Order: sequence, then structure tokens, then C-alpha cells
Amino acid sequence: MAQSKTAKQIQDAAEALFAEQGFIETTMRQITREANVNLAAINYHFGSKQGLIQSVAEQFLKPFSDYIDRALIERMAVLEGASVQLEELLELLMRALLHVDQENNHALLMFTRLLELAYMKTQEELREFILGRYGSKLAPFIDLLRKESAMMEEDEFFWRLHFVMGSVIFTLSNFTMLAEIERKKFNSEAEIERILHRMVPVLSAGMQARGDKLYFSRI
Amino acid sequence: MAQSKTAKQIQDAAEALFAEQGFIETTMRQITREANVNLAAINYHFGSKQGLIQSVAEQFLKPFSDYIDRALIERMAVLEGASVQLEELLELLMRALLHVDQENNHALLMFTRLLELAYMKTQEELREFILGRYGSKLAPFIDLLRKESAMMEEDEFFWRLHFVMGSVIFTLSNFTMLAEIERKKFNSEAEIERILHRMVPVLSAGMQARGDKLYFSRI
Amino acid sequence: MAQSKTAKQIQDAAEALFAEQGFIETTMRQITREANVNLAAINYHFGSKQGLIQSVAEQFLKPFSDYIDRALIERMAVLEGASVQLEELLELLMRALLHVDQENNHALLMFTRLLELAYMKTQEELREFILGRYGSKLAPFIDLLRKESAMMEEDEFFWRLHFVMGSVIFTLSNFTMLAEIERKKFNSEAEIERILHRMVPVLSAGMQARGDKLYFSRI
Amino acid sequence: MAQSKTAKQIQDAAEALFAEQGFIETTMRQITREANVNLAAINYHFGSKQGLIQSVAEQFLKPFSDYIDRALIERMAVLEGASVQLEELLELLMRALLHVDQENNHALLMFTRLLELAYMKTQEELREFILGRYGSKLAPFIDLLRKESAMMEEDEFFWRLHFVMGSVIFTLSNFTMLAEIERKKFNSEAEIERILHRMVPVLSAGMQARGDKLYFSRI
DNA sequence: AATGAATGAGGGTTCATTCAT
DNA sequence: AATGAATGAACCCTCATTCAT
Repeated sequence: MAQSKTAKQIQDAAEALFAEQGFIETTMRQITREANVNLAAINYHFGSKQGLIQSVAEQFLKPFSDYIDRALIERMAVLEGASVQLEELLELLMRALLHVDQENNHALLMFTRLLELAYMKTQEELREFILGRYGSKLAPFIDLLRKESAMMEEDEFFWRLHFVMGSVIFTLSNFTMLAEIERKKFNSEAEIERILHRMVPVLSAGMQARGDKLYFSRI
Repeated sequence: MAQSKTAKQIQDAAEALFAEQGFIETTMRQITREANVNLAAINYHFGSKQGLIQSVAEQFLKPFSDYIDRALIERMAVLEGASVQLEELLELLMRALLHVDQENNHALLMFTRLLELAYMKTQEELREFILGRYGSKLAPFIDLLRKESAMMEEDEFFWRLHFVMGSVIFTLSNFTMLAEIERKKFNSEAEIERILHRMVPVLSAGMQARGDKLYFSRI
Repeated sequence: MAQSKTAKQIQDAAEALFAEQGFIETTMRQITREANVNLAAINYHFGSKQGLIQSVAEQFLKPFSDYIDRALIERMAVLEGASVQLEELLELLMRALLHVDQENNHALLMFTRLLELAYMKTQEELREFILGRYGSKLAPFIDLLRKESAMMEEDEFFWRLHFVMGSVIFTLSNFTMLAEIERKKFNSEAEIERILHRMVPVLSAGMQARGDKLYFSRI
Repeated sequence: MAQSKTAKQIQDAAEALFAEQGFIETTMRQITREANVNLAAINYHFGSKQGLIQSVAEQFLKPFSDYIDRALIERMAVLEGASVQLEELLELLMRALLHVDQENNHALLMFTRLLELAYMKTQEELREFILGRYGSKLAPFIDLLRKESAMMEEDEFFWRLHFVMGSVIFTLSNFTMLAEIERKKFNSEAEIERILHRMVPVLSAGMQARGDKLYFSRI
């Protein structure tokens, strides 16, 4: 058995709580209470809170990066050398997110929380863990994205990529909140799927926009 | 006197620390130590940590919204009924940010940290405080943005607005980190001004993109 | 007021418990329970457990080294250049111990526990704190000891000094235990003063012994 | 088979770790990790941590007391009624220590750590275990020591014996630390054998010193 | 004979807040 | 107006032991 029952319960409870409240805000006591498990069990099974976070992270990042990998290969085979379009690439990204979310309904939030965390300056360890583990696997996808974006310098692409990531992370991270606001304002129920879809043309246009007009300067 | 010397010292120290570390991560001990002030002084002058946060928030949001207000009026007067272009609007937004940052060099970070916080579900009080205070003042700006974006439903606009906000918030919030990565990767020094400028065409294109092509569905 | 009432209570309780049980074995919860004080008070007043230990250490080491200092000066004045005898020096040392023990009846045990701790390899911080603070003050005493001992190399003296220290530390450290054994065996009540006195000729003879006969070698 | 393979592995690992770090400081996790054995195995084979300590103790004390026993008998046979000199007795003690250290290179440290522990007041069980087991076996040696020391009362001898034990225990117990200090100070490498040799004349002189001059009294 | 899993008790530390002056 | 002192709650982590298999 790969994982004991207790470890599984911890992992599940942690996943839900991390997704809902964030990693730092979630305490080991909350997790073990929710999991009906002794406080020390986390340290026993995962070594530390950080270890649990990494374990939970892996649980999600692996299927995500695998999905993208696989989907990319399949799509390339069909295209026979023709290039994928940018919107299609972004669509594929969204599908990957939805796919893992289906298997594990905290996946989307976990994804964003992880990225949030990974950009905190205190979390160098996690950042390197993620990059070391998944950075290379996602490289082909990034490369394709680069090709299909507007022509630009490397550093410009670097920043645009993070603008786009910011959109996704912020939106998903605050999805519950935003969905609630929408419900109050427009009396309509937001579906995560629809929102992700809405992003595609926006992000795509952003990546393809021509840049370089300098409109303002300090003062 | 609106504010005692002690309260001023606290406010200043808090501003710097909040900007650098975030609200939750900053402790009252750090603030009072930095301010050379007694630990209890925060509670005395601001009631609670939350009260201090709101006070600091105000300190920044007021000049920001005033700047936009004023700049918009000036620009409209010149245009005499002709419409402002979207990129110009976004440029104006960026200039507002840089302007307050000049008067108070923590302003940019504070802006983003505040918005981050405002979207946390535990922070309903702050959220309502900000919306109640500044929501109406920024309304004209939002309206203009709406007009200059692609034609779309109200709810679509709502979401796109947040996609864009996400880009700005994420980028500024993680600016230190991202700048450091850029320095390592490209050996170039990021300037906040240049990065904000880089955003304009990207965000503009995003808001003007035509939407509605449904590429994917769940499963 | 140099020290608050709570800080005093903590210091006193800590002193008693440290003396009785040792530093590591004594927990902060024991101390604060005994002192009728909140657990957090130790960290408030002393920063950390280690800080409390250092504070307690100082409380004792200062009068001890001061006493030796003073007594040495007085004695030298009387002798007018004539040399002190070794036994007298050791006697002076014992008197210093008894003196501080009179003012603070945990002093003797504290002395030994501190030296025990100072020689642990994990306690480099404390070791340097003590040496930096009192090493130089005790130097004249050590120098005299050297002069009155048998002629020997520097390194030989170094080791003999520690043989002697070992006697003192071990005896005081286990005094309660040893006294109890004596009571059972000889039905006599040990007094610390008498025991210290018993040490003088023994230690003195040890320091003055002629060395250098090599009786054995590792097979 | 007296002891299973697992028990042997535990014993060996425990010995090394106890010697290096002390009994209390060494955790069961460390031991079982080092021994490549399950955590529960200690309790299974030795009942408790205390049981393991006693087992390890025996492992060492037996050859030690046997060696002294044997050497004493051999020496007496040669002397044919003539008395052994004190230095020779102490030399024999040191040789016994070095002898067991040769067969088991943690023996010296174990010896001292055990004696340290045995004098802690919480360790009555261990103390009685050791005394009951080896007290009588070492009696002849102690008797000889008594004869060759200066004439003195029983209780004086009792205390002097512990002064001497203190020297040995303290020195060996902190040998690593002291050797390091010596290396820094004199740039010379201490050898355990040489240090033990250095002790002989010092301890011998101490045991033979004439006592009884009362130099001081409590103020 | 052996072990993976689990646990209750307790470790030191940190937090925002409140009290008494 | 201001502050030193004090506190209860909560933090993560580690320990030796025991249970079920």
C-alpha cells in the first residue's frame, strides 16, 4: 500500500483546507482535527508541514504536467508540422486545469495557491522543488507559446508570460469571491469552466499585441 | 492636530513593513520596534491591527483616486467630447500609480497588497470599507474603460476587468521576486516604470479582444 | 526599578529549578508554574530560555569573580610582594564559592551546572559568553595558581587545571547524592563547607606533584 | 543465540551514539535509524530506553571489572605479599580503561557517561543496578587503594575517592572539547593515553596528601 | 521475531491584545 | 497621551511508547 489510511486522510483534509484558506493560514491542528487524526501524524508521515505541502503539491502538479505533455504530443501528431495556434495552446492549458480539477476538485485552487506561494521570497525551497521537478517538463509548452506570440525580445516575453500568469492566478485564487460578487451583481452563477474560457481570447490577444509605444515617463 | 507624533511614526513604519512583507506577515512588534514606540501604542491609537491597516490603506488610496479623478477631468476638458483611447486610459492608470509612488515610495506595493487583501474572504470588513469609500470615485474611470473596450456583456466586462487587475496585482506584488529572476536570467535591471509600460499594450489588447469562440467544454 | 516583580519571580524559580535539575532538564513550563507566572513571560522578559540561562548565570558569576578579585588584591597588599601559597589560593577559591552561596543558596550548584553546560559542544554560545565576560577577570588568579604549582609545561598545566576543575565540578554537581550516600554509610551529615575544605590539600598536592614517569603505554 | 541480529545492531548503534552524545540526548529514532531497524524494536527487545541503557552498560562494565580483577590477582602473585604502590594501582586502573577501549572503542566515553548518569538522582534504578552488579567485584581494588593512600578516616577516604573520580569523569566526559581547546591553544594533538598518564601522579599525590589543616570557616 | 502506524504528552516560541499606571 | 508588563491562545515540532498485524 503506497499510503496509509491516515496519510490519505491527512492529505485529503490538507488539500481541502489549503485550497480554501491558503497554506500559511492553515494550521496543522486544523488539518489533523478535520482528518480525525493525531497532531503528530503529520510529522510522522510527512516530516513537517512543509513536507505535507510538497506532497500535496506533487499530487496535483504531476497529473497537470502529464496532461499537458500528453495533449501536446497528440496534437502535434495530428498537425504534422503545421503550427498550433496561440488560442489553441491556451485552450489546452485551460483544459489541463479542468481535467485535474475533475479528478480532484481542489486542484484549481491548489494550482494557484502553489504558484502564489512559489513566488514568495521566503519560499525558495518550494520554488526550487517545483522548478526542478516540473520546470523542464513544461518547457516545450512554453516554447510553443513563445513561437505563437508576437515577435519580441526574450525579456519582454518573460514579463508578458507573468502578466498572463497573474491573470490566471489572481482569477482562480479569488474565484470564490469573484463568483459571489457576480452572483450579487448579475444574479448569474459563474462556472469555472466558462470563466477559463473567457480568458482565452483575452490572454491570447495580450500575448500577440504589438508593444513598444512609450506613452509615459516618470514625473 | 489630526494625528500625534507617535501615531505618525507608527503609520510610517507600518507602511514600509506592510509594503515589504505583507499585512499578515508583519507583526505589531516589528512595527513598534521600527517606530521606536511602545507595543501597546498601536492598539491605543488605531484600536487594532486591522484599524492600522485601514488607516494605512486610506493614506494611499485617497491620493491615488484623487489623481485619477483630476487627470480624467483635465483630459476630458481637452478632448471636448472626443473619446479617449483605451491605451491612454491604461496609461493614465499607470501614471497615477507612479505618481503616488513618487510621493510615497511604498505606494505601488501597498496598492497591490491592499487589493490582494481585499479579495480574501476573511476580509469582508476591509473590502466594504474600500468599496464604500472609493468605489464611487473610481466609477467614471471604469465607465470609460468599458466604453473603449470591445463590445461585450456586463458580466464579460466584469471578468475581464479582473483579469487585467490580476495581471497588475500579481506583477507588482511579486515585482521584487520577478525582477530578481530577470536579473539572473537576462542580466538586466528591471525598472518598475518600464514594466508598467510593458503592460499597457498587453492589457489594452486583452480588453479589446473579440471573445465568444467556445473552444472547449468540460470533458 | 531594574527588574519587574515577574522577572524576579522567574529568575528565582529558574535558579532553584536549574540548580536542582539542570538547565536542559528544566522546562519553561515548570519555571513559570513555580513562579506563578504566564508561560510567555519568560520570552517577554528574557527573550528565550537561553537568555534566561545567561541572566541566571550572570547573577552568580559576577559576585563570584568580584569576590576573588577583591580578595586577591587585599591579600597581595598584606603580603607585600611575598608569594601566596597554593593552599591559600585554593582556600580563597573555596571561600569565594561559599561566599556567594551564602548570599544565594543555589550558587554552588549553579556554578557547577554552568561549567558543565559550558563544556558541552552544543553550547558554544554560552561558552563564549562566559569566557568573554569573566575569562579575563579570573586570569590573575589562574596566573598565581600557575606560579605556585610544580614547574611544568603550559599544556601540562592546562590539563591539571581541568583535573582539578573536574574534582570540584563533579563533587558539587553530585553533592546531594554523595551526601546522602555518606549519611547512609557513616551516619554523618556532610556539610558543604567541610567538603570544600577537604578538597584543598588534595587539589594542592595534585597541582604540586612531580609528573613525567611513564608507567604504561597502549599495548 | 543470546541476542538476535536486530538486537545486536541496536546495541552497537546505541553504544556509538550514547558515547558521542550522551544517554538523554540520544533519541530512539536516532538509534533505530542508525541501526537500520524499526523504531519499535528497541521496546520489543529491551523493554524501554532505560533497558537498553542498562544492557549497553553491562556490555562494557563486565570486561572492565574482569580486567581489573584479573590484573590484580596476577600482580599480587608476583609481589608475594609486598604491597603495590599507589601509582601502580592507578596505572592499573588506567590500563583497564585503555584495554576495554581497545576492544570497543567507545568504552572510555561509555564509562564516564555511565558514571555521570549513575549519580543523577533520577537514576536510582541504574545506580542500584550497577552497584549491585559490580560494587562487590571492585571492592578489593578499592581496599588496596585505601591502604596505599594517606592514613585517614573512612569518610575522608570516601570523599577523596570521589574527588579523584570527579577528575577522571570530568576529563573523559569532556575530552573531545578539551582536546579541541588544547589544539587551538597549543597546536598539539591530545591523545587519550597521554592524558590518562598525566593523571596518575596528580591523583596519586592527592590521595596521599596530608589533610586536616583548617584554613577557613564560613565567614 | 519484527514492524509500520499511530498517539498523548510535552517541548520552546510567537502572536495580538489588554491591564494598570 | 502613552507605556511597561503581562497574558491566553495558538503555533510547529519531537519524544518514548504502544497497538495491530
